[in-house]
Amino acid sequence: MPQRTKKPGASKIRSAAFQRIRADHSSELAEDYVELIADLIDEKGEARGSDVAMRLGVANATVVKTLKRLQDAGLVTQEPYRSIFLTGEGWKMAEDGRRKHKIVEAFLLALGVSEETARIDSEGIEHHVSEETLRAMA
Amino acid sequence: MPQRTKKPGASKIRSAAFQRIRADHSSELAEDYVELIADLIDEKGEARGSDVAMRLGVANATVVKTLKRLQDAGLVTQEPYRSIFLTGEGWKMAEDGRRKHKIVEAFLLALGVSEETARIDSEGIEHHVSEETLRAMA
DNA sequence: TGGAAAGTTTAGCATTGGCTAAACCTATTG
DNA sequence: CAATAGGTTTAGCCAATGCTAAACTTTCCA
Repeated sequence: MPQRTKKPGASKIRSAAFQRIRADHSSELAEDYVELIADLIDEKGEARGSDVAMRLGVANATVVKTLKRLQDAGLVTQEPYRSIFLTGEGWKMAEDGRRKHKIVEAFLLALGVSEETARIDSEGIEHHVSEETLRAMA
Repeated sequence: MPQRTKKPGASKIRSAAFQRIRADHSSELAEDYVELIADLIDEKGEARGSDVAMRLGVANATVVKTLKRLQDAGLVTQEPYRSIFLTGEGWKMAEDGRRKHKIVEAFLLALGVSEETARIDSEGIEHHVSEETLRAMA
């Protein structure tokens, strides 16, 4: 039954939220990678592909492919068979991710959830909280 | 510099969070669709592909393709050129999404963020909160 | 009633993010 | 110092989620 009086307006505004979520998703993986690489560098002095793969729970080949994209995006630098480095922009993104992560995780703990849950949920939530919500949490 | 002493253990546990996030993402879109379809049915009596497309901010063809998957998954039923219906399972998923959505949105509002932000952020967060965190929020 | 308008579907393409298996380097050590 | 073990990359596959353009239905109205 097509052809009804169409009534635009609110719909366009509604869709904004979903569009932001889709945009978030593209950057989400990138943020997870650079954050993890930063952690590895701080922890063990270097970040290697296989460590990244293991911690993310994906295959080595997947990491290689993704790192290529991150390199194109100017977030990491690497040479074949060598370990991975972050660019300035990569570090900035990693720091920002850590900051959000910390706020969300601390907030969840303060809310009374278990450490396990706080860790897991904050990982998922950190990419979807606006600065305004972060301020409210802090 | 390969060949260092590998040290597994904590890594496997860490990766669990990321694996859950990846799993969440597959169901996230499905949840958004059924929730939106449920809203449309309640609001205007029927859900049409183009309404879904407009509210999600994607092309019509994308909705057609996705609905085919949702049909295969047993969440919606449809016939060509007709409007969309939810199966029992579809309704269950929609209700569950609405429930989470409401809790998260109300919680964000109580936290003092603006209505606009609460709406947008809750849309992104609702798929990543565990039941434990929901209980804590409620 | 017979088009034209408007909505829906199909076809074909691109990108992202996964995988396995095979080929390829590098560093250790015998 | 050469073989080998072990990490890394390549090749080739798949599914999901987008898109545009073209074909196809349905409905409404002149």
